[in-house]
This record gives sequence, C-alpha cells and structure tokens, in this order.
Amino acid sequence: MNRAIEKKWQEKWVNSGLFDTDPNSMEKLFITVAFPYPSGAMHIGHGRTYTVPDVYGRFKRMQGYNVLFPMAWHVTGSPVIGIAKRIQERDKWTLDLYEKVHKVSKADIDKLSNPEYIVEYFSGQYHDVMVSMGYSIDWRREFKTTDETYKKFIEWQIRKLKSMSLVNKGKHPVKYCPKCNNPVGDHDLLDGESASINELTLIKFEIDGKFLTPATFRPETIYGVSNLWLNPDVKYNLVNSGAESWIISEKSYNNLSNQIKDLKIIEEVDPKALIGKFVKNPVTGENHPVLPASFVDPEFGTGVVFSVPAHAPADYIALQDLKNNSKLLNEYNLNDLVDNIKILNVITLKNYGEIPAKEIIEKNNVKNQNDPNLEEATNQLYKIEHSKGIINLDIPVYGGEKVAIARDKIKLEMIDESNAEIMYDFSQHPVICRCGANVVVKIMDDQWFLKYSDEDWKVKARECLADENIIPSEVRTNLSYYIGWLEDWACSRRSGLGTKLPWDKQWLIEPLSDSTIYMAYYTIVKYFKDLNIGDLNDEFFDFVFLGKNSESLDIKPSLLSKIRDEFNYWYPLDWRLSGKDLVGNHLTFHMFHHSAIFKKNQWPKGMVVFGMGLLEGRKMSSSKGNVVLLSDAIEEYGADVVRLFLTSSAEPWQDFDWREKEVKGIKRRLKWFFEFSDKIKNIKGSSINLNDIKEIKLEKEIDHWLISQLNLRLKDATAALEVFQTRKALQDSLFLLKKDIDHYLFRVENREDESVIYVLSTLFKTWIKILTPFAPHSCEELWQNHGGEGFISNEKWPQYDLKLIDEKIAKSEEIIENLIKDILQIKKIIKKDVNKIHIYPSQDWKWSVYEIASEIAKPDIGQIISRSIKEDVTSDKKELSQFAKKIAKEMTKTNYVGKIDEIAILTNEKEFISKQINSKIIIHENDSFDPENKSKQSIPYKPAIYIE
RNA sequence: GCGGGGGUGCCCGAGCUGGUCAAAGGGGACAGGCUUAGGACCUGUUGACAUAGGUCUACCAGGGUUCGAAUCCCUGCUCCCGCACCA
Repeated sequence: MNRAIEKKWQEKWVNSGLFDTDPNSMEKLFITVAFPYPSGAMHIGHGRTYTVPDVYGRFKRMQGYNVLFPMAWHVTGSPVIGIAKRIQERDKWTLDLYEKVHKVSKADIDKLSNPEYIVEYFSGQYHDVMVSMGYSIDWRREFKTTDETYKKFIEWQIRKLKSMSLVNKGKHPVKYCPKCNNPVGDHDLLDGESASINELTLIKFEIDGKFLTPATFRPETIYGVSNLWLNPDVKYNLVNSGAESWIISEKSYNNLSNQIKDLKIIEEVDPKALIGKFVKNPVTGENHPVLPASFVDPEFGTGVVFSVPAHAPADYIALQDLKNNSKLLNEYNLNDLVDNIKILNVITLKNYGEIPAKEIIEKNNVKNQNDPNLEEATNQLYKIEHSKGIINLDIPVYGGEKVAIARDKIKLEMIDESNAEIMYDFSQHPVICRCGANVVVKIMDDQWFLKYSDEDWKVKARECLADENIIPSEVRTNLSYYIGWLEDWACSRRSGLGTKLPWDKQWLIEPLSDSTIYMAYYTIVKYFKDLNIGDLNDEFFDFVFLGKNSESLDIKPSLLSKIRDEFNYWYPLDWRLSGKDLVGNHLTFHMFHHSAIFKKNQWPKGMVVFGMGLLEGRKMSSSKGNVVLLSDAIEEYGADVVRLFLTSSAEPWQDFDWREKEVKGIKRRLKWFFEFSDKIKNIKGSSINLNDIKEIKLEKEIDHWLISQLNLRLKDATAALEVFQTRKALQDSLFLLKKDIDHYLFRVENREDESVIYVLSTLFKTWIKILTPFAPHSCEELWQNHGGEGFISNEKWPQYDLKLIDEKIAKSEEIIENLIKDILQIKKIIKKDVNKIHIYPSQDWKWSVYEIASEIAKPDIGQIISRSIKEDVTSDKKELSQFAKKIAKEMTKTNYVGKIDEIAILTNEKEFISKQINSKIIIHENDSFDPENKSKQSIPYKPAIYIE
C-alpha cells in the first residue's frame, strides 16, 4: 500500500459523492463529533477522535443505514486573538511553537498575526488532513461558526432561550485582570491556577464614627471576638463606601474596589495610631481593643482581622506571642489591655474543651504565629468545627444549632442590619495574569447568564440524560453530577470572535454557548446557498426546527418544506462523540439546550466519550512540543495504518499510547493482510476472482474449523462494533483471525486441494469486508483487484452463520493441539529415547460419567458416583470412583461441549501429529496392548499416552 | 474537599455476570526454520520446580464469603482525571 493508492481512492470517493448524504427511504443514522477549534495543526490525538466515528459510520453504512457524518469548524472564542497578538509581537516561544510544532511555513507565519487567518489556515489544513485520512464526511455541509448564516442561527437560539427566561442579566464574581480589562480563565494565568474564589463576610466594627472591616470565613465566631488585629508594618487607607468610611489595607483596595461600587480612597491611615483603641462589636455591642499582629496579610480580605482565640489557632498564638513580647506591649502601652482579654467559647465540640484552638496548636506543635504548621492546624480545626460543631448554649438565639446552619443565618442577619457585606477573595495568593498583572475578584454586574441553576431546566436536562445511551456507562454519573453542579453560566464576552448578543450588541456570545445545538444546523446548512441572509430570521428557524407558522416567510413553500423535512429526517442526533474533557461543559450544555428548545422526540439519543492520547507513554501536548502531527503520520505509515493503530490499541474511551514500535507492528499486520490474496494465488496457481469462487463440499475437520472460526470472529467483531468497541472488534477480526489463518496454513501445509482454495477464498471475501471500515483504502484496492464491482464501501456487511460456529470442531482441534503439547512435554521431561507412542482415547463409559458430571455442574464426587452407578455406566466400581475423583477436578478446568469421536479425529490427523512430535504413533481402540496400564488415565478430550 | 476511574506477568494491556486462568493480544527478549547476509516471514520459549501430561507460587497489601476468587464483600495503601466563565 502506498500513498498514491490511498489518494486515488480518496479522490474516487469525493468525485462520486459517495458520502454526500440526503434523506431517502433507508433508516437514517446521524453521528457527529465535537467540531474542532483549529488554532493549530492536527495531531494523532485529534486523529483518534475523528477516526472512531468514521469507522462506526462506515460500518453502519455497510449495514444498510443512511449515515450522515458532517464536519465544521468552531472558530469563535478568544484563544486565537492571544496567539495572533503574540505572533504580532514576535514572541519567540510562540513563533517557535508554530514553526516547529505546528510546522507553519516561514511564508505563512507572519500572516498568523491575523486571528481570522489563523482559523482560516488551520481549518483548511484540518479539512485536507481529514480527507487524507479517508473520512466519510459529507463535505457539502462544512461551515465555520463565524459564517453569517450561522450567526443568524445562534441569534435565534439565544433569543429563544431569553424568551423562555433562561437568559438573565446577573451578578457574578469572576477572576479578572484589571490590566487586560477582561475576565480570565485558569489557562490565562501565570500563577495561581488552582486558586478558587471564596466568599467572605466583611463585618463592620465602629471606631470613632468610622469602621474597621475585617472579613471572615466564619461569621458565627462574631460572638467570640476578643480583639481586632492590625499589622503595624503595612499601609492602611481610609476609604468611602457609600456614606460609610472604612479602614482597610492599601493592598486590599485593588481587589475590593472591583466588588464594592464607588469605593474611594480618602487618605492614608497610620495603623500604629489605632492600636490600643477600642472598636464596637456590631452584634454583641461589646468593645474590643485593636492589637498588633505580624501574621495579618494585607493582601487577604481587607487586611484587618478579628480575633477569636478560642477557635482560631492564629489568633490564639498571636495573643500568646504578644503576651510574651514585652517590647511591643510597652511600645503601645498594652499591658493592662492584654491582661484583661477574655477567651470566649462559641462552638462546642465533642472531645474538645473550652479552647479548641489551644489544643490543636499543641497537637500540631505550632511554635509561633509565623510557624508553617499553623496553616495545617487552622485547616484541621475549621473543618471539624464546620462539620461537627454546635453553637455554645450560652449564645443567644443560635445556641444549640449546628455551626454549618447557624453560620448562614448569622451572616444573613448581619447583612440585613447593614452590619456586614459579602466580599470575595482567592483561596491563595498571588494570582497573576499572563500579562503580568495581579488578578482580582471582580463582580460583573452587567453580564448575561444562562440560567443553568434553574431547577425546572435541570429537571429537563436530567430527563434528557435518562433517555440517552452513554458510552462508557460510568460517564452517566458524571453527567448527572454536572447537571446538578452547574450554576449560572456567563454567556457574554467582551473579546474574541463570535456572534453579537442580538439585544445588547456590546457583548459577544460566549463560545461554549454557541456550540450546543449546532448539530441541527448541519441538517439544513446545504440549503443556505440558495437563500438570502435576510430569509434566515427567527420565523424561519421556528418553522424548520419547531414546526411553527411560516406564513410570512418569503421562501418558496416547496423549498421550505423540503428543508423542514430534511431536519426531521436526520433529527434526533443518534450519537454525539467527544473528548472526556468536554463532559462538564459542552456535553452537559448540549443536553440543557436540546431539552429547552426541542421537542422530546428530538433530544439526542447517545453519547460516546473519548480518552486522551499519549505519546510513548507521555501526555501529548502541542505546547510542550510532545506531539506527532497526523499529516506526518499519514506520510510515514499511510492512512490505513494510522486508522488501524488509533482504533486497535485502545478502546475509544481509554487513553491510547502512540508507540512507534507498535505502530510498525500494525504496519506489518496490514501488509500481511494485504498480501494474503497472494498466498491463495500461490496455492491456486492463479488469481482469485471474488465472483467466481468454486464451492466445494468440505470434508476435513480443519477446513470446517477455519470456517467456524471465521464466523465466530465475525460475530464477535460485529457485536463489538455495535457498541463502539473498535479495539475488541479488531482484536477479533484482525489479530485473532490472522492467528487462526496462520494455524490453518500450518495445518494444511502441502495440501493444495480445492477445499483449501475454497476455504481461503471464502474467508478472504468476508475478511476484506470486515476490515473495510478500518482500512478502507486497502480494502477498496483489494476488492477492485479481485473482481469486485463498485466500491467495497457500498457492500453489505457480511452476515455470520450461527450454524457454522461449531464448538465441537473447535474442541477437536484443541484435543489435537493439547495432545501434541503434552507428548512433547513428556518427552522433554523423561529424557530418554522414544521408540513409539501409543494413544488411548477415552472409553465410552467415561464419556457417560463426564456427561453426568456436567449435568451436576459441581465437583460433587459423591453425586457423580452415585448417579453413575444408578445409570450403570460401568461394572468396575473401583475404577469408577477413581475416575469420578479425576473428572470432578478436571471438569472445573474444561468446557464440556458433548461427546467427540476421538478415534476418528486422531486417525484423520495421525500423520500431522506424528510429524509434529517426530515419532511414530499408534492409536488404540482398546487396551489390548497396554503394558504400563496407561489407558486408565484417559479422560474425555484428553487421550492417554504411553511412550515406549 | 467534592465527583469519577484505576493498581494484572520484562513493558503496554485483556479478563473482573466466580470454575474452560499460569492468565488473550501486542511490544520486547531468546531459540529454531527460511534466507547469500540483514530485514521480513513462519514455529516455539519467556514464574519456579519436575525422568509421564504434574506440583508449587502468583493478578497492590491484609481479612472475609465459597467446594472453588485476578474476578464478589470489607479494610488499608497507592496512582490518574475533572472541578467553570475556557477550547
């Protein structure tokens, strides 16, 4: 097989429009794969994703389905904007990546500074590579998500959802880069990728008409406050929030000002001047002193902390540190204040006393407030108090309640009375944008959201999931989890490529939100070239997809109904294939949107989720340069080899590992298959013609055996393919079947009779059809070279014949193989000269006992003996009992398929056996010659052996 | 933390609705055949022991259920993946 032959067939397929699919009277099958975002070259990891549906589609086409397999390009979004910018800035790393990994020519690389060109360039390349992989795609339906017609479709979708109140304006905290002026995702970060956004309660403690505003995870501890902490070594500012004045750290302003409207800096405040003064607790009304502590982080929260020494290890130890620091105490004149501090218990915890913080500090051996163990101690206590703690009975109103419940109530009460506000901060610092700036938490308040939090919508999405086939099945739990977990999803963006929000044009529709129901668009896109863009209004889509009124549409009614009929023909989508990284978003959104927009009978019917690709055992990654481009792989090995490797080395949902040695193994295997017909030719003396196979009545067991194996392999492969088990299908139909053929050829060596030719030709004719979905180019070529008419891609998938799958024949073959093995083994052990070998097949009565044993189906020796006696299988009871013991053990190791005429098969294969063991053999029908009394040892399927 | 999935022979991996499992298949290694040689191809070996087809030890560790466990149950250890405004 060479590339020229593959190209020849690819051209023939395209020119004949073989895979262009329109509605017809056959049963339809509609499969899609997540369309690619073409921001780089296609590598073998991508290759697997598209090869699996192609194999499945080709298989189903051969089974007589009308299969639609379309492809499009998801080009909306922002990554290419960043890439283009970096190219423009001549960023060395990016240029290298695109020249060396994505192999963009020097001539083209500069043009990549235009984001539109990037997607244009790579989608063109994707298209070409997909063609050269031989994918059976209906290219008439190819589109980009920036096409004007697609935008019309997206506008319709988003308006539809808005009309159902599933799109709302809302508030949401996001990671935000003030320098880029944009929300940022984790992949946009240089540092702090794993930081999450946490909610804090900012509580106002009055001081001289102003407020100190510590922020806390644990608002319930407001009842246990002993003092406030300020860090005397950091800068603080007085800021105005509405009518109030707050004192917060200078560094926290950056974050907080993105959350609280019109937060204005008034002046700097000296923390040292506040130390020793008193603040008023807004809930208890008590006064607490302000004290100095070095552990207070100016970047976290507001840079102000309230101290709950009973429950916060840091507070407790800071208090101890202060007590031991006479210099500090004297500097601020705090001796009396500190002596008067009372430690108050708020939370009761089983197995802990009044001051759990103290206990946990001792347990973790924390020495001072700068000890690294402090964090661990804090985490331990926070967790246990949240899950197991009860509010102290002395606390008014909330006493006796669980902490987890009281916390929210106390927070809400304080907010209600304007004593507190919500703020957000990261779980860790720093969080740094790719541009180098510090990222903050910003509350976006003019954002548009898809209301995935809506309970009714979740119910529908779950219903959609319940009716779907999910492969592999464990993903169902995942999907269900995500449906529950999804909150409102911000569906508008400031930058990137995409469709504008029709009612608020300053926003673009977020690129995951525009790729949820696009499968519907495939079904009708080919008509758009005949329509005006103005025709594609909401009424048009309402009619085509939902069957609503079409009176005012200015489109020929016959065309209009043809479009609607086509949609109705293809929908619902039968299978959606996608990488497992998309489970939590694309695939879940897909169910949400379908269930909201379409009628129930048009909801998707199945999903297949893929694993990832490894390269020589390491994770594949373009950015790390650890990839093999699909185009290079095709050049080096040929498309069929690549297809076979990608589908045979792992099941679709497992990770596959591209190992060059193993790819070469596949190449050898394909070559063997491709040259198989030459072997037949050599035996026959002339080429096979598939239309002219001379049928022969088979007489030899081994001929039946191969036909039986063929049918068995075909049966197993067909069943496997039905559920996307490409690996198992190939294991059966390529690897194991090849082994069967090897074995057969070995057994029939030197036989050149017509049965061999018939058996091999019949097998060949079926075999090339089974492998057509996997290696279509090779199979087309073989088909054509051996008299096949038209495309083999159009041939019917072969039918297996259950009657030809014969367990007894398989068993007979096994008997012969095992006998040879056993004799060789014995010869090896006894190490003496061998004259003749005597073989004693099992006596009839032993078969009867085995039959009885297999009916009992348990190694129950007593029962086997008693039933054998009852049925009078033999008169020699002593031998019977010995044999029963043996058979009881043996039967757990073999599969009983019924009585086999061992004498006949051994006699037939006498010559072969004799040749294999290199000794003369004698088959005895009785024990008239049995000097060592070996014949007693025979067991059904295991004749006795005596070596002379 | 929450959710999901794993740990099998030199390596990758199948098996895991309990007995046909010393455990498929591939890769690697070794031996033999073929070949001018190499490659390719074919056959065999690749846990240990064994002068009769056997025995022992094995599927992360420990315990249990069973006539019987890689497969079922419990406990522990350990590895991988996802957790959002991003394709």
